[in-house]
Amino acid sequence: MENADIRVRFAPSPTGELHLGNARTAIFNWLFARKVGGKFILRIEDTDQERSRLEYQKMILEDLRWLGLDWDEGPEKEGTFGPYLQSERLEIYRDYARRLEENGLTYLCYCSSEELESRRIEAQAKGVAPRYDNRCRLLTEEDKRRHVQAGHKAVIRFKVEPERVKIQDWVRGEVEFDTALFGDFVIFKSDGYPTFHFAVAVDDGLMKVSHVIRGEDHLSNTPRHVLLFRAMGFQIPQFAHLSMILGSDGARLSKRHGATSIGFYREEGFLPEALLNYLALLGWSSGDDQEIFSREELTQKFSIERIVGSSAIFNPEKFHWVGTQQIRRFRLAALRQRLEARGNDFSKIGSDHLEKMIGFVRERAATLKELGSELEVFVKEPGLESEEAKKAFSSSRAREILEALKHVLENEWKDEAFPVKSLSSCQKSLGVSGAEFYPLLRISLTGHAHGPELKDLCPLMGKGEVLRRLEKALKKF
RNA sequence: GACCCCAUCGUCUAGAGGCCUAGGACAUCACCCUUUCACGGUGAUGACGCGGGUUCGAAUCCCGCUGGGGUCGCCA
Repeated sequence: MENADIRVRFAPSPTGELHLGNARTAIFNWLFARKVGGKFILRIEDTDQERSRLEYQKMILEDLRWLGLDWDEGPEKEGTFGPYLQSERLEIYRDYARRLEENGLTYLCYCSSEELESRRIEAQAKGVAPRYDNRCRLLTEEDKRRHVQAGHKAVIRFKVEPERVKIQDWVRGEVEFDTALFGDFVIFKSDGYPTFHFAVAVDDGLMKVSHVIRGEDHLSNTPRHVLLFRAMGFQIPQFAHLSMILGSDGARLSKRHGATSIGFYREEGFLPEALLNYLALLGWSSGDDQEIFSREELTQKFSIERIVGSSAIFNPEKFHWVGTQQIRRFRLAALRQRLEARGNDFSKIGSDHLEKMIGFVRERAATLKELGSELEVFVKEPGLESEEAKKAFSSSRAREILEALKHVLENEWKDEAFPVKSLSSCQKSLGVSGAEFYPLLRISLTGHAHGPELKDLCPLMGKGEVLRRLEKALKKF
């Protein structure tokens, strides 16, 4: 196969926000396509009329763009295999269903959902495999007439003959299934929409998808798809089933483990590069010891062979660490732009100045949000009401120290050279410890006991502002 | 329950029969650096689920068990 013929797809259903698991699936597909020079297709599986929502579709697209996963074909980027919304492909599915019917591979089933449900429960109770018993295969013409007259709605079922279906999976190796274990399955719902299984097979076939990279929850569905591919004369794609992402307790990741939506992490201020990086590490490794990757490195190093087959637990701490690493890899100007794009207003500060500030505070930040609040010390008047401030100011010599501090800075601070030595000798001549001396300056300036080094902080804040804030602190006495 | 997948430090992983006294990263702890926090540096704790085989030799291959996950919908 020529690499240009490699086509993968990400096929979310717009029934909710994009979450961590889906996002990783999208990332693996995208990385694979970019690595080999294939095509990345985005297809919206909106055949569930009840739950599909346009707003979710928009959100998913937005999240994918934010992650930097650009698609070669899909919504808002039509290609030759479109449309890419399944709800716009109904005629195509009907056409293929008709062909299957003509070949005698399908039949109408009039069993109601309620009937099926109660039979399922019964089977469960008996300890029998809960599968459809294919009873409507045997309907006579008379039976069918009666159902139609009674106004019963029908679904189309695909006939499954017992056999063993083998699939070759890039991460699982050869997996074999016995089709006798599942009954004739529905390919068309009574609302006139195709089921997932059918739409997937038709679309992957028509869209010439070469590799299906998806979650392991679809592994057991794969034999059905293979049966359909075969029945419709499509080439069977290659498969790669990704393990699940689990929560800290080893159960499938869900809301109760905390935030799972991509939107949440975006709002939190994580860089998309950090999420891309961390998610790529969940179920894949480069083989060397590298863990921090740029987008480009990832597209170069990714390989489908190195996908890990065991499930992975999402670890917020490590994700946070990846966040810090990515922030440090960024150019300062780029961070400034990201911050501004997020709505942080630094218009009062010159770009060069601001970038220096970012440089001094980034060591402590994993997200843009954290970066933004670290930066606040430069732009926001410090409230001196915090516990740490009160404690520092309650020292018996606080006022005296502050006066001295102000005096030294006023007289010894010239031009760019921050008077480190003068401060030090001032501290000594007062006979107080550094722990008593320096925090007073820091807290007067920022309101916080911790932060960038004073010799970095003060010059950026500027002599005038530093003195003004010291003065203000002095008024507390 | 049946079927399928998975199984190395708490977590993510390296490991494709001898290179393993099992490597790296996060987290944790200690020390160093630093008159703050952080960063950084050094070090420590910490794993091949269990039982059988195969083999001169097994984390690596096979079988069983156990455990976890998935599927068994007119959801996708």
